[in-house]
Parts: sequence; structure tokens; C-alpha cells
Amino acid sequence: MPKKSADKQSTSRNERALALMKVLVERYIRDGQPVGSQTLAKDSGLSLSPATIRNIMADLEDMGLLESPHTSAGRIPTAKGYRMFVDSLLTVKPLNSREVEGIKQQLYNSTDTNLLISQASDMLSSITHLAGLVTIPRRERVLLQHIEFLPLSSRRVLVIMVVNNQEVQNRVIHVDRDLSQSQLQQAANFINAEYAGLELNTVRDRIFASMHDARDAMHKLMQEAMTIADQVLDIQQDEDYVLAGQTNLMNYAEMCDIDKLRQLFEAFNAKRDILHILDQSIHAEGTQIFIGEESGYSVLGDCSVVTAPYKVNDEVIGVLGVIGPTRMPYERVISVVDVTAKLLSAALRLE
Amino acid sequence: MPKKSADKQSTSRNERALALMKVLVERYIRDGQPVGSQTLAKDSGLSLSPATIRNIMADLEDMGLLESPHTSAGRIPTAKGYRMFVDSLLTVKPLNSREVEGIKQQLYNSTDTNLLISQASDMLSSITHLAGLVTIPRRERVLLQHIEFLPLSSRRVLVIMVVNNQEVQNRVIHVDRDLSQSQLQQAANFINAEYAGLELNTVRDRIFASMHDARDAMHKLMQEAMTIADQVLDIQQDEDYVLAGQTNLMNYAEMCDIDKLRQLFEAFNAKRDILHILDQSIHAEGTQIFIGEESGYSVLGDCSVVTAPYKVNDEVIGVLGVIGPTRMPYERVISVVDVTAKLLSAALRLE
DNA sequence: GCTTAGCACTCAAATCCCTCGAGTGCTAAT
DNA sequence: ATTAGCACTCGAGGGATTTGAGTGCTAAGC
Repeated sequence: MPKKSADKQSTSRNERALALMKVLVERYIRDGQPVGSQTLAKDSGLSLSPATIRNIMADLEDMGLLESPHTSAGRIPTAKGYRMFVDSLLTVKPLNSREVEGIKQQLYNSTDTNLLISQASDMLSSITHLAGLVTIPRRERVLLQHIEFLPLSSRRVLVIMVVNNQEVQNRVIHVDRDLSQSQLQQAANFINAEYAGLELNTVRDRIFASMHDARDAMHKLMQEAMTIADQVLDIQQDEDYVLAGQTNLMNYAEMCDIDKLRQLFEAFNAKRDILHILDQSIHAEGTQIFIGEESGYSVLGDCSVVTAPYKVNDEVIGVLGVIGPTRMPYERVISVVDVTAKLLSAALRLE
Repeated sequence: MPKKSADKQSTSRNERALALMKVLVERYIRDGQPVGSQTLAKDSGLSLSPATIRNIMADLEDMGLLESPHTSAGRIPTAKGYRMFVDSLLTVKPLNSREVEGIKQQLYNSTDTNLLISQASDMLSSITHLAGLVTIPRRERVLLQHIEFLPLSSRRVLVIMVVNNQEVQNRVIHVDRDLSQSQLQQAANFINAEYAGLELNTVRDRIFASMHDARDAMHKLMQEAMTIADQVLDIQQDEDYVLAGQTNLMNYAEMCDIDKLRQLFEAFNAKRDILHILDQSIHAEGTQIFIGEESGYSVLGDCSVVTAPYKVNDEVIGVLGVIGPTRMPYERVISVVDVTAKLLSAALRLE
């Protein structure tokens, strides 16, 4: 039965090729040098001669998984090669409990959301020695808790809005008629009594609906106040992220090209592209990995991004992750990102 | 009279040396190459042969103003050389009115203080192509305008404090007894009625003085609230700064050393050293210049910092400036920093 | 039919060598 | 005091050469 034999053979061949692929990628990630047939022969555990390994590597190169920088160098993984590595070959290395404990310590000690976010970013960066990033959480539901109007100079009113238990937003608005302190108080009282505890969107809509004539200065004030609600919502939507440890990236040989580095840093400053990438993963379930230009941005040519969403009450409210050279230790980074996302979620729930 | 003749001679010699020094520094700043005797002979306007110029340069080198990277290169200014250049030789080039107008446009359009600060930083960076930095303003006088206590869950109270017309500070505090909403309201009313318009320090001291027994929960609350005042004051004191255009620094050849660059960026992140330098200039009258390691920090070895304080109502509240390679176009940078400080002061006064 | 030893070949990196040229310091002439 | 002249230095640039790691191919071996 030649068929069966062929099958078995080709399966085992294939498996062997994959095993070699795995060892090669791991090796390259470890020391950043192109890997040659001899090295691989010694390192793979399989007892194969360099010549055989060369044949196999040639196959892998034909498949587009490997490439050689030049004829007389070893081989390095292509983006496609990394992709198949993380998809099928990777053995994720879970963090040991001491490490998990360390992250917990850091995150559970602080109460302020913003502090928490930036600490999470610091953690990611210091553990992985890559750049860590965490998006500012956005909450779908913004509940009005309390509103306050304070007169500043004439016709300028400071609006203070407490939402979601303890977040305070404030803004100065201009009104086109002088309003007395008691009038302002009255307006605030009305809103607080009538609408506290409702979602900001709802409050806004109801106020607009019930007062659509809006000739009365007081109504106008309230309406204007509610446009702040819009802005608050906008700010929530208009995302931002916290970045830590960019300088870590300077340590990688791949990044020695100062011009590339500059472009990358400029992308960090511009934020738009990075945010777009993070956006892509906000609706994904678990850890996501973008390798090289998969992200669609050429600045990230030699970079990979590993992300995971974090949530409160089963609702995804942000994304965190790291960014580093394609040649990063995925098996570790993935765990770190994953665990940090989970712990940050837990820490936020406590608030 | 040999004495007179000698005097005259030596004066003119000295002047000639200084003129050459000036041309040399300008030239080096312009193109970053060591300047040789021939170049200088052509460029100086003085009709002197290269040989003479070499003699003069040798003198300047003896004085510690110049050095040569190696035997067969031209000369470049030492830190001491730059120092004497900016102190005595520099002809500051005022900005033309169009440029001033541009800065004004940018700054006068925005009302929010924080926005203003970061725009000033952006301006500095984009005009000079160096890194711009502006400290967050600190005000000596923090006037309490209004305070509000909001009950969160049991024993957690959100304190919202409005100071200085429109700045809002808020914090959650824990109390050790349940307090009703009306009790909280009462406490707030008391403080607002009694202390609004006073300086926060004073308010704090008076509350502590008048209630030093503090067994009553209400008093305790107020006292605790006043510890927030401390924190607010602390935050004001605990300075911070806004940085823009770090990536500009990557364009300078001096900064091609990736390791130095990393150290510099890390200093930016750590903030402490940079803040210390800025601190030094907060009490100086006008523009200040730190050249190379004069600042006392070796990370800034090849960098200069040009700063100017900005004020509101004749009170200095912050410092702004730029940071770049020692080889920066001082005559222009100084004007830019100076003008931006003045315009930022003016823009802040409008608020 | 796979595996592998052998071999010729390739190519980057390192090293050496050479030249070129910008610049210097010194000396002697003006 | 200035300057022309000259010998000298030293980095930068440009081959040439060597080295070594690595490849592909072929033919022999299991």
C-alpha cells in the first residue's frame, strides 16, 4: 500500500519540518542571529545531519516561512513564519505564581483609576522590557450622579458633573444672560432631583425633549449644561492611551536604525495609528497578536503588538498590550499581557 | 612710549581673537563641522592668512575656548567656549513680527490652561526644531472658592474643591462614621460661608485651630477634608512639566549615539533631573542658558537648555524652554524662548 | 527513496594597506 | 607681527584579501 506509506512518511516529514521550524524561531528570538543548518542540527534534538536540515529549510523557505538575509547566512523567520509560529507552534509559558503575585501587589495597592492604568503600563514595560501600553478605559454607561453650577465672573458658569460614582468632570460654559446664584442652585437641584442615577445620554435627551422651546434663560443653561454631557461622552469616546518604556525599544539591534526609531516614536506621539490598532482588538475575545506589517502600518514593519482587552463586569472597557520587535519572546509576553489584563480587570472591579 | 603702544596692540589683538571666535562658533553651529584655519580666513572678513589664524586659534585653545577632535581636524568650541560666546559675543536675532504673530495666534485662541501649556510646548518645539518644555504652573496663592461633599457608598465621601476661580480638585476620603447627606451638606455650607475666598493654607489652619478637640464626626470630616487641601497644595508644589518634540533631537548628528539618546530619553521620563534644572531658573529674572554639563547632569553632556520664566500678575509661576544639542542656533532660540515666555504670560493673564 | 558526506561556491565581515586631503605646528623670511 | 613654506599627523575613503559560516548540489550509502 504505497498510499499509506506515503501518507505516514509525509506526515512525519511534515512534523519534523515543523519541529525544526519551532526550534529555529525560538533560537532566533533568543539571540537574534540567523540560524544555520549546523546550529540547528546540534540544537534540534533530532539526529539529522546538517545536509538534511538544509533540505528541510529549503522547503520551509519555499513555503515562505523563512528567508535568508544573504546567501551565506543562516535563515530567519518571515512575518508569515512568525505568524504560523505563534498560531501553531508556540508553547505559552505561564507565569510562575511569584510573578503573578508581584503584579497583583502593584495593581491592588492603588485605588485611583488613572494611577492604576499607568501602573499597569509600567508593569507591562518593566516585566517584558518592551514598551507597554494601556488605553484609557471607556465606559458605555455613564451615569449622572450629581451636578453643580458655580458662578464665576458674569455669564461664565463652572459646571461640575459627577458621573459613575466618583469621576468628576468640569467645564466652564458661557451663558448669554446673567444668572443669579440662586437660579443656578435651582437648576442644579432640579436636575439632581429629577435625573440623578440615569444615564447621561438619557438625561440629555429628556432635558432637550421637555424644554425644546428654550427661550427661558434657565432652560438654556440646562441645555447648554447638557451639551457638556455630550462633550464628556465624547471625551470618553475620544480615546487615548498611556505608554511606558519606549526607551526599552532602543535596546534592540533591529531598532538601531535611528530613522526608523524616529518614525516609530513619532507614531507614538501622533497616537492615531496606534489607537487604531488597539481599536481592532477591543472586540476580540482574548490575546491578539499583530506581527510586522499585519497591522497595516509600515512604521511597525519590524514590530509586533500583543494585546488583550480588559473589562469590568463582563464589559470590555479597554485594551492593554505591549509593542516590541517582531523578534520578541512571545511565549512569555503573551502570558504577561494576558495575566495583566485579567488582574487589571479584577483591580478595577474593586473600585 | 612703548607701554601705550603695547596696550593698543594687545587690545586689538584681543578683539581680533574674539571676532574670530565669534565667526568660528557661528560657523560650527551652522554646519556642525570642525572649522579650520583656511575656512576661517576666507569667512572672517579680516584679511589674515591662515597661518596667522592658526596662531590665534592656538591661543584660544590654550585659553580653553576651543579644542580639536584630532590633530588634523579643525577646531570646535568647548563648553567654556560656548559660554563665552553666549555671554559676550552673541548678537540675539529678534523674531520678525510675522513669527511673533504666529505664536500669538496659537496661544491666544485657547482658553484652557493645560491646553495652553501644551500648545506653548508644541510651539517651542516646532519653531526651534528642538525639544520644547513647559512646567505646569504653580500658584503660590491657592484660594478656596467652593467645596462640596458627596456621599458615595457608606463612609466614603467624594470631596470636590474649586480653587482659583475655575480649577477643580477632587478626591475620595474615608470617614469612620456614617454621615447623612444633610450633615455633609451642613459641613460644606459652613466652610463655604465661613472660608470661601481665603487662601487654602489659612482655611486649613483655622479649621484645625478652631476644632482641635475633634471628637465630633463632623469636625473630623472637615479636618480630613482639609488634609486634602494639603494634598492639593502638594500637587501644586510637586511640579511636573510638559515635553514636546523629543523626536527632533534624533535628527542631530551629535545624538547619533543610540546609548546616549536612550539615557537622555530616560532622563525625560524620570523627570526629576530635568525638573531640577528648570527649578534653578524659576527665580532668575530673564532667559537662562545651561551649556553642556553646567547643568550638573552628565546626561546633558552634549545638550544645552535655554529657559525663561513666565508669570501672571508679576508673579513667576513657571518656566519654559527648549533643550537641544550644545550646537544649537542660540541667537534665534533665545528670542523664541523669550518671546514665548512673554506671550504665554500674556495669554494666561487673559483667563 | 531518504539520508548524508563531500565539495565547490557565495558572500558579509574583518583586516590590512594605501591614498587623499584637510589641517596642524614650526621655522625662517618679510 | 605676519606669512609663506614645509614636514607631519591623522581620519576618511577605497580597494584587496582573508576568513568563516553557510549554502546548494551531487553522488554514495543505507
